[in-house]
Amino acid sequence: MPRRHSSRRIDLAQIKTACSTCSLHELCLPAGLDARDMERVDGVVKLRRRIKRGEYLYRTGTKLDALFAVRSGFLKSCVVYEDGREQVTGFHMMGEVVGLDAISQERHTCDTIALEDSELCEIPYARLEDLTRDIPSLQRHFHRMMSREIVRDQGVMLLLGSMRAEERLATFLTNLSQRFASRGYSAQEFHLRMTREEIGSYLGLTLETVSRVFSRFQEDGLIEVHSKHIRITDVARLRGLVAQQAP
Amino acid sequence: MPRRHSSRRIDLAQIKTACSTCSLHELCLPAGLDARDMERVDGVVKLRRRIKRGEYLYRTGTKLDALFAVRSGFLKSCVVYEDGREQVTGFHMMGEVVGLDAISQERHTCDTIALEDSELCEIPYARLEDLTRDIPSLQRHFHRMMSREIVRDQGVMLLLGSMRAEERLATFLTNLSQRFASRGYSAQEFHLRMTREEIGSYLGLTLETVSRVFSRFQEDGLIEVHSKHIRITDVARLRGLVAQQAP
DNA sequence: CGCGCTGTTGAAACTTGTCAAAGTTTGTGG
DNA sequence: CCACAAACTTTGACAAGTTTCAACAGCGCG
Repeated sequence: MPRRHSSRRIDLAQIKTACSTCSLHELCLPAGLDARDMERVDGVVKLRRRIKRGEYLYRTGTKLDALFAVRSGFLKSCVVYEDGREQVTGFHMMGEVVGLDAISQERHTCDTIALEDSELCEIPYARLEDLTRDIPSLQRHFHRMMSREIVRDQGVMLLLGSMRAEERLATFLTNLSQRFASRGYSAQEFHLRMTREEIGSYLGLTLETVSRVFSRFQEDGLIEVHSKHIRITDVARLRGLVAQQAP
Repeated sequence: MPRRHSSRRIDLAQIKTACSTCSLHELCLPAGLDARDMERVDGVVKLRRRIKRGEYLYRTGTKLDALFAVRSGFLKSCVVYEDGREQVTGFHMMGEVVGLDAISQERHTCDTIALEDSELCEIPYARLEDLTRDIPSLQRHFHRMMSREIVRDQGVMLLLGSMRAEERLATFLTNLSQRFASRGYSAQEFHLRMTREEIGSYLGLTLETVSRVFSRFQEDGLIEVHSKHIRITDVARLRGLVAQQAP
């Protein structure tokens, strides 16, 4: 925390990537902010925070200071039981905002941990709340962001509540693929940042089941697996395994 | 919809239960609104909407017009697959607000259906958004409400992802019990408004499993079951079955 | 008063979890 | 840069929990 102040001038220099010039801003911020509003947003979003793989961005129970937008890297959020069991509630990649759960109690309700070295923009929450009052399009955007998280969670409930292992994995891979694609990366080929155990936890399966289903998908020619590197070789058939929500 | 206008004077008479005098307002609205702000909220919250058991409050895909606060009754929300499978994503009782999922796309992403005759306050969303800009405490409250929904969903993920049938049912009953208690009803004894199938759908189990676990709980002296009437006879032991989240 | 929806219970089948062992990758310190 | 340890992954065999299928009972509603 003192670090941010101690080298402010240097950080400011690095920060040619203010929101106004950030390549992620259409993921992060509302479309059509005018220059003046954009400048105000820039003023609120703090200098970047870098965390190394394995480090915590925040822990359950700690006070909410800021939301974070992922600039680069990959993170997971998870809730932990008394008995040590752990449930991964989400994976986060660039352009996504984390910390929304903490607004309700002003304390974080999950741990968020970097799965690879990551960079984040820190958005002090109190200042954001003020700003949304002044910039209606930002307000709308923020509300949609929270609502989108609720919808995403509904999707996960659906997955956990009524899909079987193959359907869950197919849904997971398809979702990852789409998220990579919408960020300009390959939809067919990507690197998993999380372990089989973390995938399993997210999908309500054991790591062995995850591993077995990957193997089965590979035998069936749907994907090629080289440990964490995944290539989807039959997108259509993989999509076919995903249960569709009624329109 | 025309009904609301056709009998406005009569409705207004019934509506001595404006927010300012509503017994639920501390569940629904921020504490410490002054009289003036409360009046503005009253002006936005529309006349009550009544729906009968089995009727839809809204359907997937329909446009978001309003959020709804449950005044009385009991509802469920669910998402439906193409193939007819259905996943219940939540049950709603008095003081709770539904429709938050629809903000992200301005369309509802689930069906919400009354499980018994219910009364709801309709809160036109556009006007709410305007009002939150003017009343900071309302804004904070609204944000917390959305965040609380995200936290609740995390809890359901936990349940679906890593609990077994008995744990799920115990969690479900405990949660219902608390919600009834905080509304002034008995925590030990209540009436389930939903079928075993709906409970099962919510908990990611079949209706048979739900029925069997109820029976087992009864044999073990934890609860007494008379079809939909439940009496918790050993709260402590039931709580003991619920996996605790680490602090 | 009976028909249909809801709930209960049993037996068999199936999916997934558990335990175990071996193989592979990754990271680190010499 | 290699070697070794630790972490992660794969695979098999078996066990357990849950679902599926089926039959029947109970309740409520028309």
